[in-house]
This record gives sequence, structure tokens and C-alpha cells, in this order.
Amino acid sequence: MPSLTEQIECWLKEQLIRSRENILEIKRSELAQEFDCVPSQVNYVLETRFTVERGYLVQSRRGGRGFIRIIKLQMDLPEQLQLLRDSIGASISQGQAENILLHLAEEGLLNRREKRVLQAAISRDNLKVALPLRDMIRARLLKAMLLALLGE
Amino acid sequence: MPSLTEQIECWLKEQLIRSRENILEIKRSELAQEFDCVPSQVNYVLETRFTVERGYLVQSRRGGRGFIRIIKLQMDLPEQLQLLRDSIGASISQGQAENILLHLAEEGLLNRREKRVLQAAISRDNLKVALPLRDMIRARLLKAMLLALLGE
DNA sequence: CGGACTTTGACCTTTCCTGACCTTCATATA
DNA sequence: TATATGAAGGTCAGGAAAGGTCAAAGTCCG
Repeated sequence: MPSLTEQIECWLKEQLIRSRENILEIKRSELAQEFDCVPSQVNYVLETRFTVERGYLVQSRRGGRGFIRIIKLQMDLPEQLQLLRDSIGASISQGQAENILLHLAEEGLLNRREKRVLQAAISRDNLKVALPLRDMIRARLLKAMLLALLGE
Repeated sequence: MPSLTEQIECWLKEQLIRSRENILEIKRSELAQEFDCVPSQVNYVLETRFTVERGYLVQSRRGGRGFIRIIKLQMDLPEQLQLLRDSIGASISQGQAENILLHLAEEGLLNRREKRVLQAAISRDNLKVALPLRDMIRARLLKAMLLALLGE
């Protein structure tokens, strides 16, 4: 018997596929009711199964007419992305990061404008945070930005 | 179904576009009647959706012949950049930053890819730093990225 | 047994919408 | 002219309806 988390994960992916779209909008409380669990269980599923790393974007709004939106990123370059994720890891230096950008630019996956933006975001002068932390923030940002870019 | 706020927001923007001008004048009470809501709802929409960050100016007059005037700001790049630098300051919330991105995207200064990248870089989920610092890092990154993008 | 993963629930924050009450202004009128 | 009046718009607090957070408790598996 699959765990609750897996059931919800499956159901959401099913909906995503069935709707033939890459966007799914749900109500947290309704979904929770459907699976007879607490609403925060939905957050757990989203946090562990629908991460940027796995190719999903999650947006939400609170309050009246609130919602949760799950967006499946189209990854036409899965192996490249996998490679990127691996080479970035949990922490990365500015030099390493710049090498990656260079490489991607050479491959034509990044235009000049885009490269400049990424470059700005990973620069130590702009991050201005002390060192163990800085490389970790840079890694997270770089991964998220590249996924946003390359995942359709 | 969109929220009342969204409906009113849409209607106003529609009018702005349709009139082919950058100025729209309305009567608060009439608009409220049209949408069957209290007049202060209109203020709510104006305060949250037609801010300077999003590129709008709102003027009004009370009393007899009172009115509300919505002006869509049209500025050239250097002006925009100056305004951006000022409004970002040394620290900025995710919401404010998103308003700016929305504004720039609407102006056509940011395409969808670019907007997604910037969005990723300012997201609290990706920054993952505690709060006073997070807003400061976001401000620095946003300024640097916009400069890289628009400053040429 | 111990660590990793799940599940739960109490409490928090954000967003939207309303209504009571306040301020301002053009104009009619004394 | 001075003032009264009614017709605007403005403010603010409160309530309801979402979703978010976090830590404790439970489960599973090596």
C-alpha cells in the first residue's frame, strides 16, 4: 500500500497529464478533504515531490480565493539538466559557476542578455554574504535560475 | 471564477487600453455600483493593483465633481531605471519585487524567460536565508540583475 | 536500535471584502 | 460674502477564507 504522500503525488501527476496542460490548480483544503488528511500534508507532498529540482514550480496565494498552482517545466534537455544539477551541488564557487555559464553560452543555450543576468546574480559583490553561506546561496540560485531558463 | 478584485482590476486595465490613452477617469461610487460592492472595495483594488511599483499613478478629488484618475506611467528607460533603483532601496520584500517584475514585463522590457529567471532569483524559497538579511540580498540582486538587463 | 521519512495539529500570515465613520469640495442660499 | 449642505472620495478596523510553518509524534526499514 503506497503511502499517503505517494498517493497524493500520483494523483497530482495524473491530473497534470490528463489535463494535457502543464499547469494544475488546486485548493489545498479540498485536496486534503479528498484524501482525508490534514491540509499541511499537501504542503509536505509539494515540498518533497514537486521541487524545482524535479522539474516543477509551485505557486500559491492565501486568503479569499486562494489556490495552489503546480507547473510542470518542460525539460527538453533532461540529461543536460541532470548533469548541471550534479555539477552544481549544494555549494559552488563563483569561478565554477562562471565556467558553467560560459559553457552554456557556448552551447547557445544562453543568450548574451541572459548570461549577463545570471552573471550578476552569482557575483560575490552582489551577494555580499560571508563565505560558507555565499557559495550555498549561489548554488541554490544558479540551479533555480537555470531550471527556469532551460525548463521551457 | 476570478475574485472581485481581479474583475475590477481587469475592467480598469481594459478601459485604459481601449481608450488608447494613458489616463482613465472614473467615479468611485458608479464603479462600485456596477460591480455591486461597497465603494471602499475600489480603494482596495487601487491600493493593491495600481501602485507606482506596477507603473500606475492614482489621483483623486473628493466632494462635488469628485473623481478618481488612474494614470499609466510611460517613461523612457533611463527614467525607469532611476525609479527602480529608488524604489528598490537597500531592502525589498518578495511582493514588492514581484510587482516590479510585473510592471517591467507589462512594459515589454522583460520577456517571459527573463521574468522567470528573475523570479527564481528573488524567491524566498531559493534564497533560503532568514528575514532581515533575505530582503537585503534580494534588493542587491534585483538591482544588479536589472542593471545588467536594462543598463546595457 | 537508529535514522530517515511521514503524518498530524496547533498556531500564524496573507488576502479579500465590508461597513461605520471621517474629510473635502462645489454650490446654493441667506 | 459667509455659511450650510449634499455629494463625492478616504480611512480603518474587523471578519472570513484561504494557505504556511514548525515541531512533535508516528512508521518503516536496514
